[in-house]
Amino acid sequence: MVAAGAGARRPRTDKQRNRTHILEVAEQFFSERGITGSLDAIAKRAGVGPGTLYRHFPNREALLAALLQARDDELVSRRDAIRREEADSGTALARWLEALGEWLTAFDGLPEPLRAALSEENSPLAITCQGFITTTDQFLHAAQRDGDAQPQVRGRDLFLTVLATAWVRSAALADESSPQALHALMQSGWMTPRTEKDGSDPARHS
Amino acid sequence: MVAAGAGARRPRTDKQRNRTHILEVAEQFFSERGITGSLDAIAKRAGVGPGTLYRHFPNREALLAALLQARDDELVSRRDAIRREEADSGTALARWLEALGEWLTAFDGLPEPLRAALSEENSPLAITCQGFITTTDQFLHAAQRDGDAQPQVRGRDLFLTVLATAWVRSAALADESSPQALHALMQSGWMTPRTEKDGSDPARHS
DNA sequence: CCAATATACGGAGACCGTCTCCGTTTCGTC
DNA sequence: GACGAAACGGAGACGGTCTCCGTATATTGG
Repeated sequence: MVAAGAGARRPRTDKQRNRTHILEVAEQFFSERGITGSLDAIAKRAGVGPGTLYRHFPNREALLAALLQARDDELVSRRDAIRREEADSGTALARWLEALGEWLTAFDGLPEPLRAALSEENSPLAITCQGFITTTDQFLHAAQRDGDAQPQVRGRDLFLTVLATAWVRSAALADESSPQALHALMQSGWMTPRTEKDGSDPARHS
Repeated sequence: MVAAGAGARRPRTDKQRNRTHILEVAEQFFSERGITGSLDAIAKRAGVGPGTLYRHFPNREALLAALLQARDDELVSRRDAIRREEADSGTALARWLEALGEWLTAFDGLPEPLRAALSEENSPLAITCQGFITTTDQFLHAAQRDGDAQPQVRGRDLFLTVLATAWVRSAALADESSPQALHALMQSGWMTPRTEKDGSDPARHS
């Protein structure tokens, strides 16, 4: 019963124009000041009233989701490139995780709303994340099949780990090497591999 | 020139009484609703004006720091217990990290202000964190000496990882096993240990 | 016990950010 | 050009943080 087809009016041009302009301004704004800046300030900088901004994007999350759409496409491209170029599944997984980590730091403060979105269904951001988890799972399964990744690891856990790593990054600014160190930690853990026959259970206590 | 010693007046009893009462109420409030609840609401529940609350604790961080003081002591006790009981340095480190992780989930939302505090000097929370990093370093050094932990890992990185893990925890609610999975990931990484002589560099790409 | 005074209290309200409502303007159509 | 639908814009409601200062109270000296 939606749009009976008859009296369909062409959408107003200023609507689309405003929408894209707001997005441009927001992209700039979020890049400069992080995603926690005032939305009214974005409206003002875009030369529109707050009402207009909120009509297009009912809340911060919606604006963010629209903004991320473009970046999302870029990440999908990188995914395809990795699939195309990388024969070794372990390296492919590593490259994917790296690409994902970069994507997650597109804006300062991005991990927070993504984590929040994960807990809620029907969130535009959650859907995006879900897609990334699926992709991670695919790379992971391939790596596990080839013996490059440990069998008990799950895609969701890897995604959460990358997300968490992106989150701490902003705290570790003072320390240049932290991002790399955390990346290595995620790959190999802190514990020395127990290759001998001794207690192979990594968590021996309790 | 602080307090010339002469005309020192005894501090008012209601001040200390209010302070402890506010702390009790805040403890309860933060436990129930997470640390992002309204401070004015805490004042109201404690039966004092907003001004009184803010005089005792100039901002949320100060209140949080005071609240954490007690928990802090508890963690120090656990640290000492581990030192006393645990002969194996690797297990000691694992137990310490576990205790630290539990401490970091004392209140919902706690990791966020801690991360923020890490970037700023002279923050009461930062000092607490610094102490934890130092302790982590001590356990880590012992484990490295005994060959239980990888030599390139740093205490700061481990702390950040535990912090990040505590942070994602609230997103992973739907999934019971995530905390444990992330813990395992931090210990052993996702990659299959390369024990043979082949490329021992875990990250082979560029 | 009663001033005197330092000290702390309380709450009105300034300020800022989010988001809504509705009178006004602008666009597409006939 | 006139009409009606669609979008605009900004005043303002709301809620949270934090401040300022008149008022109340605890402590002390007489």
